[in-house]
Amino acid sequence: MVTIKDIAEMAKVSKSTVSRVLNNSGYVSEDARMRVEKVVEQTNYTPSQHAKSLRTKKTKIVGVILPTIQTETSSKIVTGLGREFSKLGYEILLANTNLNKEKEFEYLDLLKVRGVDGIVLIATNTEPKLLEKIKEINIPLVMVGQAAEGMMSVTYDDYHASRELTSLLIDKGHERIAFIGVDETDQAVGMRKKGFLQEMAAHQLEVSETWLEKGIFDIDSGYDAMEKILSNSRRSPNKIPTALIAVTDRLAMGAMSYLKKQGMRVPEDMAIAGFGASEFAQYLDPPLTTVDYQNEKAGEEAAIQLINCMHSKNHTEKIVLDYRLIERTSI
Amino acid sequence: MVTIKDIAEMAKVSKSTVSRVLNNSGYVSEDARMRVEKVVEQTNYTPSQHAKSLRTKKTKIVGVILPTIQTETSSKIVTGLGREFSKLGYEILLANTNLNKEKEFEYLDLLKVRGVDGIVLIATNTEPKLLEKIKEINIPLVMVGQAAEGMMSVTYDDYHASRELTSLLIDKGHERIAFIGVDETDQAVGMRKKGFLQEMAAHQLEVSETWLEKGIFDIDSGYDAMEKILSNSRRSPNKIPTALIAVTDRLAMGAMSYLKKQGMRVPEDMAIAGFGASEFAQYLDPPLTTVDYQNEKAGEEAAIQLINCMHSKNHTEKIVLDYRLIERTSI
DNA sequence: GCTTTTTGTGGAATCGATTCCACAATGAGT
DNA sequence: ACTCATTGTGGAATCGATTCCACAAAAAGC
Repeated sequence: MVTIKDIAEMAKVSKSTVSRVLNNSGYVSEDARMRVEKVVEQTNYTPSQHAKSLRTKKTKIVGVILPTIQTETSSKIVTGLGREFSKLGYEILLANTNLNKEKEFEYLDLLKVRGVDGIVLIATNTEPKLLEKIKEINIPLVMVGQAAEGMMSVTYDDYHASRELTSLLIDKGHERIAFIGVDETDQAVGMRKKGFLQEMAAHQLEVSETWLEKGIFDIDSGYDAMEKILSNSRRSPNKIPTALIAVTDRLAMGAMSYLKKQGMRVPEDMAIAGFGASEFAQYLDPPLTTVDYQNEKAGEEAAIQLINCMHSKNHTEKIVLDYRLIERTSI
Repeated sequence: MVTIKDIAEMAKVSKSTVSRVLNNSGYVSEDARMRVEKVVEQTNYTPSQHAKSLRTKKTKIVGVILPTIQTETSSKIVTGLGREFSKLGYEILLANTNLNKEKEFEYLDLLKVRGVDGIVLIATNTEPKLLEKIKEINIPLVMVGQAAEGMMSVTYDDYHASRELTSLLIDKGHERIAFIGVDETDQAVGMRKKGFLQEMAAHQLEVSETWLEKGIFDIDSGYDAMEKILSNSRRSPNKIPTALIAVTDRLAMGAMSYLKKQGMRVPEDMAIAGFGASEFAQYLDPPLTTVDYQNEKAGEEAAIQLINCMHSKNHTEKIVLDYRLIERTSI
């Protein structure tokens, strides 16, 4: 391994001068600069990041904590993050919690020890304990997908997207709309439910308890939820919904799968819409109506925001991204 | 920041002793050990990774180079890697090339500078230049998905999987089978084509040139490829294939989408099979026959192999994973 | 021509750990 | 009682960079 000392000797200058050349700081004569650059070129020398980090307390590494990488949302966000970060020489240290909330805490500590310059948290909740921990480790951090008091964040306009989607279904003549949500600790997704309920209320439409079910984040749970909704509603006639909103495309896909198995037609017997604009949504039969959230953009914005914060430039506190309704023939 | 020196002073011992306690090395009296442990506990001290790495040349970080994280294959492999690595305290530094081959080289250099202990390369090719570069940086490296001379690797048994799948279609009475492949620099996927051709030959079945098309890795290109195959084959009657094998589920999905648009029925007019066992494959209409490659397992195996190599234990050179045919109603 | 300021350079300290080595205090063996 | 191995400890060097400081030479100001 060639070190700065070797370069210094070969270029017949001191280590200090080499360092100055490398970092473009202080005074260096043209002559010395050229000699150093030449030697650096020849030897293919690159300074050790460890030594550098030890001195400067900077690593050029950002940690990314996420619940799972096996969703389009996560992987798109990470792609967006990567694109922006790599422009400025930052690398990503991946911290996958596999949906284990405990691990979020562990990773926050670990990333601190690793000395990352910043952290991106693709969050699934905003529990006070978590927020406390974040304050405690005191590293620039931006949350994606959830917002919280005093935190930088990039979020989606779930509420209005949901209202608009609901409104669209109502315009199409639907009055009985079912809804498949998820666990309520996810505030962002909670907003989708709120938007749905308020838009229904705004049209003086009642929402039966039997139309509301919950899933987790996989396709099967959408299937199960749809089954429950139908069997619950069948008991009281005239209460069978004619449309369904699922908070993710996967849930919608599961629901659609169940309906088909039961011989029901989409959208004639049941209109379906989801959220997230999965790649496969347009290839379903029929193509799924959904809401596009531009996840890659979210990643890019988060990266930019974090970089600004790390360089202590002015930075926006909270960014709310726009959405785009994609109407397809499933409704 | 609390350092080893602080701990030493507070526990009234030398830095050396603290280090010995922390690393369980050398002789330490029970008395001293307890004092140190107590202070460590109280202060919540964790040693600086930078300083440690500078001295020991170990980072407990492995780099993962991948072409894109937005495929199920990649993200599952990464999940598997993460699971095994985190057991031993290794973290993952993500290097996403976004399908840019140039970047593979850049990242190999960069990971060397970062001083990673090992590298996992989710490869798309095995060009000599790349292999040279890998040798040059001289860091333990395991390839996933492609094998090459002198490299550790974890691959799938593409050849036999493809033969078996082809055989299955032939058993069902198909004699004219079309095939959608990809760019031939991908050796692994190339094996799928080879398996297909050899199995056809083994049954004395001819394969018309018009049945062979190529796509890239997205759904649309499957759609386009199917379109070409049909329009090419129509010119010569009795040459229209009755079945299709696509080298990925996405391509199969695109092909299916085109067929439906043309009013053709699956599997009556055209049987379809893919590779990869995408999560969505079973929710297609009809559910897609495919080959499951256990990508998470591949990630785990790669991690174990790399860890063994880094600890210079004995390690297998090449691991070939088993596959599983999943027969569904698309054939 | 003599003081200031600007350039340019190298020496030495520093970051926070690990590790070699010297040395002291035990205990064991004969 | 005298060697010799075992245990336990701290001092100092080291890893490879950055950065402060002192100092010299050149340029500028009066």
